Amino acid sequence: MMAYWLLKTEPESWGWDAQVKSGAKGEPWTGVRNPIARKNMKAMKKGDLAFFYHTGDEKAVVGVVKVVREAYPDPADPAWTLVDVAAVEPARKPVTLAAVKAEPKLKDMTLVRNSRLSVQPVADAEWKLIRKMGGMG
DNA sequence: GCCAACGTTGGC
DNA sequence: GCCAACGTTGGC
Repeated sequence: MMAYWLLKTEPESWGWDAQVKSGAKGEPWTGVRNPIARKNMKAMKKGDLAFFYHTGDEKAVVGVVKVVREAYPDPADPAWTLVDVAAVEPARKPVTLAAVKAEPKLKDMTLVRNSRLSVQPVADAEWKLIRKMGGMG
């Protein structure tokens, strides 16, 4: 069963363009230091898809990535976990946080409910709707 | 720049 | 083990 996720990042430190440049081989998703986020990363399976979300000024889903390597210890600190993700496709139209909040069907999204969690699960229905809103897939 | 929400730390 | 104090995140 494929699962869906949402990964948050500050575009100044690691943004969509950088993700695209890293290619199909993918890149470690580093810096997660939250136990719930770690638990979510450990639940990811190869082939799972995730929204790539820019925090800061943009606050929008800007693309989709896929998990290309499942959870493994962070070499910088083995108590923590990394997965590798690779860019799949950009959003034709970024789906802003404002748009998500304006959509009643998305009011229970973790993005809305717990804005601080950097690695979140996304429900199937939420996934489909946001993909549609962003002109993806 | 502020502050709400959330996590962590450390004294007890 | 509790909880007050503090630090961080991220939206506004």
